[in-house]
Amino acid sequence: MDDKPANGRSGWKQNPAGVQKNILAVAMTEFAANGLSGARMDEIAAKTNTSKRMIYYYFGDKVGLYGRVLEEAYRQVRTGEQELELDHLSPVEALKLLAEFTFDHHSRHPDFIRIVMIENIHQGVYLEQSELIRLLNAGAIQKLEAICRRGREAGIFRDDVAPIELHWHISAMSFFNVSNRATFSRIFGNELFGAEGQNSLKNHLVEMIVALALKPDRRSRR
Amino acid sequence: MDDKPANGRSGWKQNPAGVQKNILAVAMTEFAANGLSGARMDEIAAKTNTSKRMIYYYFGDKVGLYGRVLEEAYRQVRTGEQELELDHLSPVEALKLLAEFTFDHHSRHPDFIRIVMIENIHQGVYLEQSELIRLLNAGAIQKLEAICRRGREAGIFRDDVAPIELHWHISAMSFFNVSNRATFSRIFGNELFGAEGQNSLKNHLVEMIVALALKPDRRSRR
DNA sequence: TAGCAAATTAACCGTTTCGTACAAAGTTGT
DNA sequence: ACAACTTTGTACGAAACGGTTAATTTGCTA
Repeated sequence: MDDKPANGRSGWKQNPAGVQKNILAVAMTEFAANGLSGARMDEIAAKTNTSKRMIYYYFGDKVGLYGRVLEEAYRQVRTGEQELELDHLSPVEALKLLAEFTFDHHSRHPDFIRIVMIENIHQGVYLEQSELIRLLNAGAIQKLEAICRRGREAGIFRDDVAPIELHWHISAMSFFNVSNRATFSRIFGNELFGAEGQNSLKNHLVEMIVALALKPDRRSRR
Repeated sequence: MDDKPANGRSGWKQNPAGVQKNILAVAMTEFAANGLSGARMDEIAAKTNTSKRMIYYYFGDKVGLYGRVLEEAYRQVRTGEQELELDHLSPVEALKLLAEFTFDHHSRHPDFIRIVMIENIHQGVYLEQSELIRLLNAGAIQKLEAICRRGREAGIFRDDVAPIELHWHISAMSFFNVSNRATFSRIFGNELFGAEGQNSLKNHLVEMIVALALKPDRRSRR
């Protein structure tokens, strides 16, 4: 019937980077969908192009794999953020664009949101163990610091609103929009999650953030 | 040494309601801490005053227990919310108080927040199965609807901001403040989570919400 | 007070699940 | 050619884990 050797092992290429990338991609989906405890190593293995043995070969154990997935999730979104160019805009326009971008960016990366939710359930203990994530996040707030500095130098931004607070507010609304969509929509309906609803929320977010940053006498009453 | 009969089965009282309450309380803590998959039935049983068998006797299986915990969590916070009395206040003052209250209320109920996070990880499928939760939540937005109606009738609130949107914004910031505290503080430090930081966030939330609800020409420039 | 359903206890069971052992072989750089 | 690294495949062990069986006590009520 078949004349290939008893084992089907001939004719493969070595590709460590590709194998790891494939495992990480599958694992991220599985962890995002089921959590750390809920994800199944056998299930992850089955969905990769490789075998369970290779997961343990490269990542040690389940927690090791989860840690790498966490790093990879942060790496992906932070990298995407860095491409945003704001220096050529006025402080207000830059702030608007940053808020809008963050809202959309989070919306485009639901798996990242879910991984962060899961990590928060675990009190952030795995995040803390990662040097890489601390480095990645160090730069996450620099754009906002630059905007605030410019806004203050121009005399139009308040002094008593810190960049970290603006970041907190922007993150809260952008994150919640994805993280709590399931329960919110099941309780209150879907109207906020269609195209118009999302646009309205985003516009309000921008409006609120700008109003918060500006000195009262600089706020337009448009 | 001891003269009790060989089995320790004598001398107990029947207390169905108390036993169930005890199980639910323990289970809520465990599910909040470890998630649905992460929580262990043996661990829950060990921390109750009763036995594992009783859990299955009253709640059927793990998912049944989780569903009841979910209901109980919603019941507790929604009941607390209902005690807030707003009708005697002006629309603006009522809105301020509601926002402040929500911020503090969420802060006081971290286990509820965590249960809702977990339920969102599971896409809200268990929430959907609960008639009770739908009933509880139906009233959750009525206070805001009343405030908005009064504000519009007085001519000071905008027409293009719906109650549900205000609710969304208030919830987002109040929820995120608890849900993402672990990762946020590990990345950016603890400064926002001390007494002063929390107060500042809360004040900004109130400020932003009021500004969003009011017509532009009604916003003070204080 | 006998009977019976509800409540409770303790020990047990079968499956799932993580991780490993074992055996073998192809690939790649030096 | 050689050695280290990478990949395949299967089977399996030990512990964890969800759930059950069987027997006993309590308390209501006829």
